Amino acid sequence: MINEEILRNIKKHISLTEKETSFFISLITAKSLSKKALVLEAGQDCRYLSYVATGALRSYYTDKDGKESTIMFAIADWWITDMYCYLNKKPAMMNIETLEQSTIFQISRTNFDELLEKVPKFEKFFRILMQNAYTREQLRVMENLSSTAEERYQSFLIKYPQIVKQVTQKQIASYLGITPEFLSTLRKPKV
Amino acid sequence: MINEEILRNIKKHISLTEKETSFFISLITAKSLSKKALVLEAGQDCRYLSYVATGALRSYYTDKDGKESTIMFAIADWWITDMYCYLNKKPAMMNIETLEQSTIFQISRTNFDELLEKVPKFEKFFRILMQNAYTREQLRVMENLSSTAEERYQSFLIKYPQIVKQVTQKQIASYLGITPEFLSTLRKPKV
DNA sequence: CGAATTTCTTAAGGTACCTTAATTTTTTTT
DNA sequence: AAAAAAAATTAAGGTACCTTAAGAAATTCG
Repeated sequence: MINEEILRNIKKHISLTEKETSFFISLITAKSLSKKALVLEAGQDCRYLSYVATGALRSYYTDKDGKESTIMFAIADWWITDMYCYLNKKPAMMNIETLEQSTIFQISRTNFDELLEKVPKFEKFFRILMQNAYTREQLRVMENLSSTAEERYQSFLIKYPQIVKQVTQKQIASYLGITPEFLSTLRKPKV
Repeated sequence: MINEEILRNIKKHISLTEKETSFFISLITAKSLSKKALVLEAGQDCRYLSYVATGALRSYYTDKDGKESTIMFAIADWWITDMYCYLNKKPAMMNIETLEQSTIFQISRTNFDELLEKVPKFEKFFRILMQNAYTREQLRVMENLSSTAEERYQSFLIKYPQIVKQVTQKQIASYLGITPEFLSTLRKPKV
């Protein structure tokens, strides 16, 4: 059964009784999505937090000039949403799209609140999830401030080898904050 | 009593019984620090999470060339540490220093673990703390990727007016990822 | 208070990365 | 398998931001 994946993800950090497990399952919805499907559109209410079972998603921000900046990639076993807007009921700032055919599980904000209230154990799970997300972003800020584009690219290759296989260079460039043209010159063997 | 501050901070998100309150108080230590005191040194074990009661602290990363990047500022009512290293028992990557005479409360990693275990309510508190920290960092990444230095500076002035009063331009520049010289040209009225 | 230190400013020359545009390669769609 | 679309490469010219350096202003400290 495909639910296995998401349950294993949760049981990495907390253990659940059968009752809690089935309650959790009752709060999530599975979705099968084709490539290039828009999971969240900027300006809309961000109602869902998504867990990626298979495939790959990308969240990105489009600025006033139409330039896209990739905020994050989410491949199998990652969670993704526009967290600020999901939690604070603000219109989404980001878009989220599938990069390939994907299967995801979603939990609505309402069900998320209910889950935390009825099974406080999930506070711990999400505390750890947020903690990991926070430290990951902080490290990214640190690297962005202190390294050159070339160093950041090399570091990305080492840190996310699986993502590298699933996304285009154009998307990696927009995650690193450089143009695809410049990334191309970085990749070019020197001499 | 000076404890009031930190308790009010916690009670914004969870309510505590008297017993829980005194248990929490027993786990924290107050420290009074003069200006330019080193609260954490890169390479050392990051044993404490600090709450700033009064004053101002700054965490920063020093790269191989000696260039400093400010990771965050913490003024009154903020929490600060090298979170990744605190949680994962890794040697600190960052330094943390006071920018003025400050009073802080610290909780050691051991006591932090004990607190979460004995008073699970704190899972919720730290879930929210991490959640806010995560969304703040993600927004910063988004801005860093999509805005010019001038836009980021203006946004900083609006977002953190109190911090602006307590830190130097050199420190703001290193938070924005630019040189103080360039920040100076940005500030100069244009004709 | 005065001396020392640090911060801020200004300016000239330099570089990492961008823009535009054209070509090639790869992927997607029919 | 052909046609269309998207991604990747290459290159020339441009700009945002950096480096170095020196003087002015502000802050710290004896």
